[in-house]
Amino acid sequence: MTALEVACRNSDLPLTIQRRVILQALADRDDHPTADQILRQVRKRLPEVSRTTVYRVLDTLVDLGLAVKICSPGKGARFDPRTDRHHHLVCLQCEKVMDFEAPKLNGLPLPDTRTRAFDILDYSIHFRGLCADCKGQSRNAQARRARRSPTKKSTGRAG
Amino acid sequence: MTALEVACRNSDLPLTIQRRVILQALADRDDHPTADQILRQVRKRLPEVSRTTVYRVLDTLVDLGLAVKICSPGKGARFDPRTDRHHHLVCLQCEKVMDFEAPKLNGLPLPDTRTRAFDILDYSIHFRGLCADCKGQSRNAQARRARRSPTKKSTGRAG
DNA sequence: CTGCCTGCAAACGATTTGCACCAGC
DNA sequence: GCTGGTGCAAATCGTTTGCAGGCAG
Repeated sequence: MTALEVACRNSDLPLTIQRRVILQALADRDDHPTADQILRQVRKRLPEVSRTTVYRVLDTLVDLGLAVKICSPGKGARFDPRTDRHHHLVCLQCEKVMDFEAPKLNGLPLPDTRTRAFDILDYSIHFRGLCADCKGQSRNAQARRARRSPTKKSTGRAG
Repeated sequence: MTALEVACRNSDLPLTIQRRVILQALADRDDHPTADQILRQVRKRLPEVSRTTVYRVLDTLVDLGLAVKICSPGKGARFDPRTDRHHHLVCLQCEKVMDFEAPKLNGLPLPDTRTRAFDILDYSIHFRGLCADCKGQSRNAQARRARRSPTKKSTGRAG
C-alpha cells in the first residue's frame, strides 16, 4: 500500500481513506471488477462511500499508474490492479476476462510502428474463446438463435 | 456483399435493406465505429433507420460471423468488419483503436489452457501506447493533472 | 399471407457533472 | 485555514425492451 503513498506524494495528491480502501479493494481481486463491483466491496469497510467517488478514484488510480483500465467487450469499464505485462482469456459468450500467464509470450518484439507514428508502450494478448462455464452450453450464434425461435429446430451448423 | 446473403440464407434470416446497408456502412470503415457512428453513416442512405435497429442488426451481424465486437477501453461497444486474425493499436489517451498488421505475430502457438478449461478460438494482440495525435501532447496522467490544476506546473516524470 | 424485422418511445444501467461540505496537508 | 476530494442528486450517454405495423420469403 506504500505505492499509493508514494504516488500521491509524487503527484501532490491528498492520500484519502477512500483512495486507500478503493485501491485495496481492487488489489484484492483478480477478476477485473467493474466500478460497481468495487463499490460493493468498498462499502463493507466504508459504508458511506458514494458511487461517484469510486468512479473518480478508479480513474485517479489509473492516472497514477496503480491500475489499468482494461479493454473488454462488455459495456461497463473494468479495472485491473496488475500493471505488469500479462495476458487475458476473453470469453466470447459471457464476456468474462481472466488473467492468463504465458511467460513465453511476454517477450515478443515490439513491431515497428514508425510508419504509423504510434508509440507502443506495452502489449497484451487477448485470447478469445469460450470459458469453462460457457463451452458446455452452446456457441454464441446458436444460443441467440435458439432464444429467438425456441420451437423451430434449426437445421444445420451443429458442428 | 454476397456473404450477407449466404449467411442470412443459412440462418433463415430475412435479408432486409437495413441489414445490407448497415453491413455496408461497417465494411466501409476501418476505425472500429460505435453503433452511433454507424447510425449516422447509415442515415445518409436510409434516413428512416432507427438507432434501435442499428444496435440490433450489428448484434445480428456478429452472430452471423460477419463482424466482431472488439474489446476496447471506452464505454461504447465497437465493431470491426474484419473477422480474420489481426491486431490493434490502442491509444491510452484518446482510446482510438487502429488495425495493425503484423504477419509475424499471426502464427503464435495457442497456449495450453486445458488447466483453465478454456477453449481458445483465436487471439489478437493489443499494443497499447500513444497515437500520433496524442503523443505530441502529453502523457495520460499529465494531461489529467493539467486539466485539474491548469496553473500549477507539474514537476517531473517527463520520461 | 405469415412471421420476423423495424421504428418509436420509454425503460434501464453505467458514468459524469455541479455544488456544498468535510478532510488532508 | 486553504485546497481539493467527497457525497448527493440530477443530467447524460449508451443500450435494451414492448408493442404495432411493414416487408421479405
